[in-house]
Parts: sequence; C-alpha cells; structure tokens
Amino acid sequence: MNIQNTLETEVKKAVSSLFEVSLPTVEFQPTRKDFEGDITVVVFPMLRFVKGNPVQIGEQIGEFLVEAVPEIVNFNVIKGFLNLVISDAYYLTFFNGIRLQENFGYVSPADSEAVMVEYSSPNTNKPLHLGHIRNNLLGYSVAEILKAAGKKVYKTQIINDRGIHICKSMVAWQRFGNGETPESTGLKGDKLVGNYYVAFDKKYKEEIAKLVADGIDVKVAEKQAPILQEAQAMLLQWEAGDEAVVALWKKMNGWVYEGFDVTYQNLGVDFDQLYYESDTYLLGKDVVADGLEKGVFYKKEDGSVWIDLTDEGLDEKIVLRADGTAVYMTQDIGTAIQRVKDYPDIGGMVYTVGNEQDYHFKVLFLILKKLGFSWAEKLHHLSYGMVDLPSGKMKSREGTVVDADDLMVDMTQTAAAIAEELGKLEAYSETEKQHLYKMIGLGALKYYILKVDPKKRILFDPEESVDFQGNTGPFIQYTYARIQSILRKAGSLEVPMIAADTEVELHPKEKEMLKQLQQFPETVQLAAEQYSPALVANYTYDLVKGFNSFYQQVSILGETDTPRKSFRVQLAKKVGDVVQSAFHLLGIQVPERM
RNA sequence: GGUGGCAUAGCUCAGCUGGAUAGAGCACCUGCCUUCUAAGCAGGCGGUCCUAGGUUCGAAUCCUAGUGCCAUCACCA
Repeated sequence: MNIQNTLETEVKKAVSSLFEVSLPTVEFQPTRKDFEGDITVVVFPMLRFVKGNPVQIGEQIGEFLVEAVPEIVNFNVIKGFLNLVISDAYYLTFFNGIRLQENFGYVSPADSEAVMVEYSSPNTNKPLHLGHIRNNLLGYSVAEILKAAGKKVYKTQIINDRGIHICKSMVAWQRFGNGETPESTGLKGDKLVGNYYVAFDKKYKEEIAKLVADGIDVKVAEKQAPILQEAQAMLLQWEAGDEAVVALWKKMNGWVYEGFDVTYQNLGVDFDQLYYESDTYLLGKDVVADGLEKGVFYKKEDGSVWIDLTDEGLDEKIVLRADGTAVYMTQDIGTAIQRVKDYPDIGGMVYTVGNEQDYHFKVLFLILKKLGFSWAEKLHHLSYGMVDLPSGKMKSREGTVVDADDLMVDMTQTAAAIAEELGKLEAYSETEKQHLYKMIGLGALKYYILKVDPKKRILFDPEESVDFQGNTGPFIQYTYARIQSILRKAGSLEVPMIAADTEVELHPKEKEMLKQLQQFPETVQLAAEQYSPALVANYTYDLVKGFNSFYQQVSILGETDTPRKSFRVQLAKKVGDVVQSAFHLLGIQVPERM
C-alpha cells in the first residue's frame, strides 16, 4: 500500500542489476520543499557497497527507476540525493481509495489482547488541579490512540480513598464544620472537603507553633500536635471498622466523588472500571508469600520482606513491613494481578503517573517480571513532566494551585470574549453559543497541553493564558469549521461526489494535501507505539496549515470544471474528516461553525 | 554522593530510525477582506541547537566527559 515499500524493492532491484550488489536497506526521506520531487533516496549510505561518484550513481538509479516503475515520472540528483517525482495518477488513485472510507487512519479489527490504561487516580481529600488535567488528558488520549491503532482498551483509575490524608479532612470537618454539606453551602463536594483539608493544615501549623513556643523541639512538636494525633487515631478506628468513622468517611468521599464527576464530565474523560484503594490496600500479601517460596523475595531477621535488585543496578526494596502490613509496592503488585483476574484478556497495562515515580514503576515492573507474569513484559509507565507555574511548583496546601474547574471556566470565558469581539455567531442561540465557547475554550486548553512531548515539563502562565491563534486548538477547529462551511455550500450547489479522474494534472497544493493525508495512518501507529498524543497534535497542525495555504491559493467552489470542483470539495471533506478523527484522539471536539 | 529526565530564536515548542541552507507559533515589522469564514494567508526580523571532545562521507540527533535545572534514592502514599 505504502509507496515507500514498493520503492524500496525497486531501488534494490535497480542497484543489483546496475552494480551487481544487494543493498540491505534503502534510506528515504520526503523531498525538501526547495527541490523538485516527492520522495528522496539518499545515495550516500550506498557508497559502502557501490564504489563511485554519488551523483553518477544517483543518475543511473534514477534512469532505471523511471523506466521500471510507472509511478515514477521524473527524477533529479543533487549531491547525493536522488529526488523522485511521483505521478499525479498515483496520488489520485490513493485518494479514490480513501474517498469513501470511514474512519480512515484507524485500524478497525481490535487485537485479541487488551490494554488497561490507568490515569487520574486522585486522592479524595482535595479538588483536581492543573496537574491532574495533564494526567487526565494524556491518559485519555493515549487510550483513544491505542484504540485507533487496533487495541482493545480498558480505561481505569485507582482512587486513593483511604489513609491519613482523608482522615485529616474528616477531623477538620468534625471540629469546624458545623454540619456543613455541599447542599447547605452550595459548594462542590470536592471543594468543600478540600477546604477542610486546608483548615486542618492551618490548625496543625498553629498547634506546632504553640508547642514550639512552649519550648518543645520542632520535630517533636510536629508529631505531638493534638490534631494530628486525632487524625492518626481516626485512621486506626477506620481500619478497625468503627461504624461512625466509616459512615463519615463514606459521606465525605461521596461528596468528593460527586464533585469529581462534574470535573471529569466537563473535561470529557471517562473510565470503564474504577478501583478503590480501600478495596485493594490489603492485596498483594499472598503474592509476597508466594514470591518468598519461589525465592524472588527474602525475609530479614525482623520479619520484613525485601527484594534485592542490586544486580539490576537498583537497590533493595521493601515489599512487606516487619509487622506484616503492606507498603505502597505491595498494593500495586496486588492490584496489577487483580486487574488481570478481572479482565483475563489483558496483555499489557499503561500507568499514567508523573515522572517523580519513575523509580517506583521501574521496580514494580521488575518485580512482576521476576514473579513470572507473562503480561509483565508489556507494562508501560506513561511518565510525564510536572506542570509548573511561573511562581514555581504547585502546592495545594499553600494554595498555589490552578484549580481544574476554575481553569476550564476561565478558558470558556476567554473563548466567549474573543468570539463576541469577532461577532460571527449572531445567528446562534444562547445555549448553542455556550456550548461552542466551551468547545473552543477546552480545545485551546487540551491542545496546549497535549502538543508538548509528555516527558517534558510544562510552564503554565495563567496571566498570559492560552493562545487562540497560531499553533493552537482553536486555529485547527476554525479550519474545520471553514471546511464545513464549504461543504454546506457545496451541498446546496449540488456538487456531485464522483471519483477523481486519475489522468488530470494536480495543482501543487492539491498534491501537498494528498501527501499529508497519506501520513495520517502511520502517524496514528507511531503515536500508539510511542504513547505520544503530541505526535498526533503536531501532525494535525501541519495538515491544517497546509490546508489553509491550499484554501488561500486555490478556489474550491469557484472552480468551473465540475469533476475538478468535485475533487476539491471531497479533498476538503477528507481533510476535515481527518482533522475530526485526529482531534477525537486528543479528546477535542470540532465545531460546525465558529 | 548514586540513578533518571530535560537543555534548540526574546517567549512557548517541533525536528521520525544520523542527511541537503535547523523549522513553526507568540511577540515585533510589511502587505492581503465587494470573491468558499481574516481565530486566516503571504513575507520580514530573529540561532554558539548548554560546553568540550569523539564516532563518519555527514551530528541538534549517536558515544564520552563536564555545566545548569528538575526528580528520585523512606518499614510515606
């Protein structure tokens, strides 16, 4: 299907018949804009096998190819670069092949093996913030990309719903809450609970200060502060199943979930299955016992269980405490195994977690491999960089966070302000407008975050906000809307939708668009292999930029030749389809007008 | 200190398995709306690809050393 594959064998044939040597590989690259041609064969690497002047070699191969391959109509050689001109008929035939294809670029038959993608995984003591947004967008998008690449995908998260952090909010609410509820205050549940988490910290700091003033050492004071001890006592009661504590825990977590649901819905992400740490935190202990027998782990004198990873260049890592209780690692081992029990078709998993946990996941994956699970070979930590503010790192306890809900509202308002200034949407009703503003605002935000390579850190400046011009989500959405406008007009003009005549000569811009369309399927595959939505984002930008240039130079509906007009309309439609498909992979919607 | 990541235009980022004169956007400056949506197009300005070595026909890309920033190295999660 891909012309490069056929060209590779043809070039090898050419070289073997001309010089009587067989080449292991042929190097191709798209021809640079400043030269004539479409695909370039790099001659230099052949010099190891074929002695001689690269220009002459290139000339000879070029002549041979023009004779032998109907798709190659011309060539030129500059230095060691053999530029091949591919026939317009080839590109037009390609277009006719995809013209009516639904979901071009997606692989339809799902793999028999499934992939579980974990993302979000918040604590239930505070609202989601900008860091979670990056996590959610990445996880969701990678899940969609894997689906498009033919995988079956389960989206999941593990909710950290137990532990000292949630007890802190509970204690504070009991002490200072006066029975406040989301209903009584009108606050989102996660916000309400988050406020008490902050209230706890404030009180805790006061108590420490008081103790220190009484002459107690800071370190000791941090442990002796009454409110902290109260929280710790509550955790023990929770673990013992104390009814009142469990009831409070359920109530407050319920508020948080209601709040999270709103945020997730606004963000446009979802999950197929939820795991709760309160269910899974005891898992993994029996696996540790198993591993002890197999000799993967060993026991120290105090009874704690460890794994020695020094031969892997890592160190020793504890997997079970001396008192027999689980550590984080124990849980993660247990949870992974549980997931495969729940979904036996799982062949691999993706964990979307910040890069500060690189080491943890390296160890986790190694342990699971050593325990001999087949799926352990296909675990991937989708590690991403932090989102920094100009003021530095976000810290929830110090209030230097960008709240997820607030940010989405801000973006929507900015979109509204710009749209109103441009004044293009008078025909729309208020609800339609609001829907559109949200689509554009979120498009800007999502694209802004996803276009950056996941492993790089992002600097987010709320003052400068996110752009709506240039390499941005709205720019791409705008192009889509423009295309839809053309299609509406084409519909009312009754432009026929017929197959393209492969004998016509293409306008350079038309050819450019066809080349770019051809790259979409491989881009999706590459993005799946590399777990990188950024590749999809950057591809879409290039595509749209190319289309805008085409749009500017070539009249679509003004074309007088009907078959040609039909071709251009359908070409525009296909570009629009690909934009929509690509943006779908990023979780971004596209508007009919804007 | 050990380990890992990052470093490209004033700012935010691309640059695929090494290839031709390192590309976009923002900002700044010029043109283009009586013709398919100007959230657009065309052009200009702007570079020690962190530094120094190495590998080779060729290095932003690979290797080594160094510098800077970040993370991590808990019987915390």
